[in-house]
Amino acid sequence: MATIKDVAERSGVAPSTVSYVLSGSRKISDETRGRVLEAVRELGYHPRASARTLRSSRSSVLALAVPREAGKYRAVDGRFAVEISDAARVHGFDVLLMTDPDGVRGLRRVAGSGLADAAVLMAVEEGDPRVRAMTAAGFPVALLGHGDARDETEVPWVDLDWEAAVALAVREAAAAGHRHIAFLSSAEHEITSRRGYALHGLAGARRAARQTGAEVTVRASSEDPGVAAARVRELLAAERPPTALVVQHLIPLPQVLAELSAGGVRLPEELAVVPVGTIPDESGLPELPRIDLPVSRMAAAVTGLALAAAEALPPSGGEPAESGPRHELFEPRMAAGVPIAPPRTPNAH
Amino acid sequence: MATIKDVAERSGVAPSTVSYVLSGSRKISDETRGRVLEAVRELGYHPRASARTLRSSRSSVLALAVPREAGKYRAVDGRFAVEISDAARVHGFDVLLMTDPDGVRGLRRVAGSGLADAAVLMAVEEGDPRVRAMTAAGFPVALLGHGDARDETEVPWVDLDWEAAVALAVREAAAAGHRHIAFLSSAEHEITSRRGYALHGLAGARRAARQTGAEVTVRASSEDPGVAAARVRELLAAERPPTALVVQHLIPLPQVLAELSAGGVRLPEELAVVPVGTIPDESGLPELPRIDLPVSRMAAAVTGLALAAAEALPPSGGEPAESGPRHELFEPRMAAGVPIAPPRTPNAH
DNA sequence: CCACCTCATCGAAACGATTCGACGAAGCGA
DNA sequence: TCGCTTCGTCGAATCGTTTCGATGAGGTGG
Repeated sequence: MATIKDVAERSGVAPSTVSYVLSGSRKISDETRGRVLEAVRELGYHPRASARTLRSSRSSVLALAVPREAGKYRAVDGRFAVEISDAARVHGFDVLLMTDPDGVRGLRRVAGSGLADAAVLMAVEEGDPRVRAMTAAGFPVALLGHGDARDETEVPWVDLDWEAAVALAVREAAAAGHRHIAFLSSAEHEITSRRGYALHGLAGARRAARQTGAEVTVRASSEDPGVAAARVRELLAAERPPTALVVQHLIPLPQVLAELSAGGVRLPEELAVVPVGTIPDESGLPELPRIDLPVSRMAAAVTGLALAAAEALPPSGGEPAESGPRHELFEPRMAAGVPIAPPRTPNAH
Repeated sequence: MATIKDVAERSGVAPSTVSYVLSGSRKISDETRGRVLEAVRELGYHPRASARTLRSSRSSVLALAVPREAGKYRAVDGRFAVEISDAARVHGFDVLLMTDPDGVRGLRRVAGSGLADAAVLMAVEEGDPRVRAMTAAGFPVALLGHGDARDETEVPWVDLDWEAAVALAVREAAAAGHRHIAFLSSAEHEITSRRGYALHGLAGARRAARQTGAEVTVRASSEDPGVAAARVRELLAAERPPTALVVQHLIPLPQVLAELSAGGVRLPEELAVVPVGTIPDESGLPELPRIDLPVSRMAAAVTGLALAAAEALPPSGGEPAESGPRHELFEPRMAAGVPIAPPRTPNAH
């Protein structure tokens, strides 16, 4: 493998000159530059990342902490990972995938060893130990999703506005003519442990109910898809059943749909189902009207925040620039393509 | 940030001694070792990855080339990425995510700069330029999936045995009593460009037809989900329609199911659908009998092959060990849980 | 008592880049 | 013609490890 010294010898200059040609940080005569660049091409020279990092203490690597509890994997995480990698490349950064179930240990190692300049933490939950560990270590991070607990206000984060998202779904259903709308919210344990997105979703449903005057029946979902499906069946068995169903908890959705279908419920004529927070392009679900996550934009934003935080540290360690920690809440939109079907017997107005 | 020198000073030894304590590559008295380890703990010392890599020219990083054509993203890729990261961690390796649409450029950069010691290439296609580029550069790689073209026989790879997988699906359907089975194979363009998995799938269907004596009707799928769905409708409109449908091309599956359902076809009573090659745990589809990809085992295998290839190079550059390039074809199994429903009016035997 | 060996530790030389100060050669005005 | 500035390039120090040979203390056998 060619080194900078080889390039220097072949082009008859000093190694430092080669470095200046490549970095452009000092003026070099056109003639010399030409010789050097030719030698670089002939030798297929690539600077060693390790030498560069050792000298400059900047790695141009962004660590990405993917949540990994008990071997579970959510499709949305993979999608975000790829999008964040794309966004990082635009800034000249590579992405290091961290899937350690003990996220704190992996992050500490990466931060301590200088493998990465900053980290994006995915799926942060209230009081997440990873956030504390990283801020304590003074390592630049940005959070993706669910981050608005008290100790997280000093750290930049990006999230979907879940309240607005659920409210939008309910309003759109109402606009399609539905007067009785069911809302399958987050799982019980997410509500009782007061996860931000769970509470926000509930608030959004209430708000939209007030605004539209539609009747909105709320049911908590469950970790067990069978239980969730049972709750939906219950709703439909009521005397005046809902004609639309807004779903925030996506995990049991396939089974809910399957059971409804098996139970003879015609979709969407008898029940218009509107999931909230799905991945665009490939949900694996039959096509439904839905509220999509703006994955690309959120990924670009959180990457930008993480890299900005990384830049803010090195120079003199002074105040982290004046822009301070930044937060970004994304407005939901309805996915284009499939409109919400009107109820079969609309309660006309 | 503490360096090895700080640790040495605090424990009253030379830096080299600290290094020997940490690496264990020379014997150090228990007393000295104790003092050093204490200093390490007190200072929270982590070796700089860059310095270590510079000196040893081993980075303990595995590059992972994720296919990324035209912004498309397949859920299965994310799943493999996470599993490969898990497998790499077991060997003390981190994973660098490469999502460059021009895979060759990104890989060249990583190989040339010494950012990684080896690479796993996902979704390799016949005559993939990435494979040529990496073997030309002498960079150790292992391939995941679809790799059995001629120039790829020298490179280790791992794949699902698609012929066996489709054959298994057909045999299981036949065993459930189905005598007329449809097979929705890969998309036309995959067949005409002779992709390995496409041809193998077709061969598997033919083989199972011979073995079971069942009638197997083959239809190519299409990139356009609407076209694929139309072909399935056509099949069902035949005089003697199939009672089971084996599907290799998963992309249009949601729409196919939706249209069947909308068209009044009762699943699985009128048509038992069996997808091949889905992701376990979270397909996003309603629960169907299916042939799953053994993602974890394939990820572990391909990771092992890539790291073995990396080890084989450094020492003297001699013959790449005696084990040579290795290939591993995985046997499919039916996912547990959902059996294939028998036909409504079984052609009893 | 001396030569020799083992054992634990040390010192110094890499690894390959970046970057600061220095330095010679021109160019310029006086 | 002399001193001063500008321009292009060089040399050397530095980043933090690993690892090879050296070194000195202590033990052993003849």
